[in-house]
Amino acid sequence: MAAIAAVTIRAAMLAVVSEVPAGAVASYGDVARLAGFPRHSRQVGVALREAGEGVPWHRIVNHEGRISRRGLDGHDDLQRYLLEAEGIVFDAQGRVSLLQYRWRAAR
DNA sequence: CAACTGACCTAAT
DNA sequence: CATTAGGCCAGTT
Repeated sequence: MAAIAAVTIRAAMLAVVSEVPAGAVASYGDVARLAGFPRHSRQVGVALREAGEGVPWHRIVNHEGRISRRGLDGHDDLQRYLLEAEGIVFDAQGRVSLLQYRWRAAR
């Protein structure tokens, strides 16, 4: 099945996501870059899909500030609900202000 | 081992 | 600002 190296990458992604404080969001590209994998933005999504409790997956949005779809039932609504519960405000276009909420820890 | 897929990003038009 | 095209790389078939 999955190789050990692959698990290492996903673990690094989840570690970075776990560092994201409440009330802040981060893009897939940012997480990948902070984890040490500048071009692995897509793998972040794979890692988040495998993520369980303890990993705030709902704080990860795409570079547009929108919630990426995954084809599952109502998960996009759930993510928005969780973000609003943390104080994140969505605009009329259903996007968050990256300039305001984007997590800037160690750029 | 080759081809397809994807919770993406950036640049060009 | 909307749309298109290219790139990028691991996971799955």
